[in-house]
Amino acid sequence: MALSPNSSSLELSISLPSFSQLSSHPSSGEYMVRNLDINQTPKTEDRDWIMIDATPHANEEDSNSCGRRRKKLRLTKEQSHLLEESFIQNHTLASKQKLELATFLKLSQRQVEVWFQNRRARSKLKHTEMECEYLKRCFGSLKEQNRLLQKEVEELRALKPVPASVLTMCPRCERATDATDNAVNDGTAPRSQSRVTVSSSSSLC
DNA sequence: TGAATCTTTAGAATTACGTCA
DNA sequence: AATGACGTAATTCTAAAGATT
Repeated sequence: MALSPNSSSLELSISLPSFSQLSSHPSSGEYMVRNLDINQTPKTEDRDWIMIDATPHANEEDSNSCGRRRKKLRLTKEQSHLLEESFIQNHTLASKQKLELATFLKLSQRQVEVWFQNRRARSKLKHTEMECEYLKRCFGSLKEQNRLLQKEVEELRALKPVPASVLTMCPRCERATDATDNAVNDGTAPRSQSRVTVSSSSSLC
């Protein structure tokens, strides 16, 4: 499929695959190709496929009566680019915009609609994946923080009991306390301030 | 090395169902 | 309440690319 460069509108042409490349219907032995005049907006919204019977003596009636396979459309780079540009501007299309875009791209409105639906889905999936990665990193970081804090707790627990000489009298409540309890039990101090060494002697409750 | 076959992936299309005017 | 337009989510299916034999 190619786009003619010197055209104001999109002119698409398609090259016929060699006969051996045509996909055969698994049950009927028929071959399918798309209606080659793809410059025409499809008359029916969804299924504008014609069947070509590959069996030597089959007649036309038979070739059109059996089950149809859908043929996958491949958008050209230009079509994809334009759709992408539209998507960046707006993730949903008003009917008028859809019609205009479909006409310009020589696609059916349904195809444009489906493209936007799928594009929104891909966008959401990508966002979810990024969010997932971010949360994974947060989890890793918190896990490491937790490990360090656990280690610190173990170290503090392993310390000998605080001697009376290290204890200070709190001038406000007038009870003996050691520095490690102050900030933590108070609840007013930020977390970083609670990490005070045991030997600190100038603290309040 | 090239051809045949199998596997994987991207994305177009379909289906089912929900919401809203 | 019924209906049609439009959305999302899940799934199907095809073409193409890559891997394997």
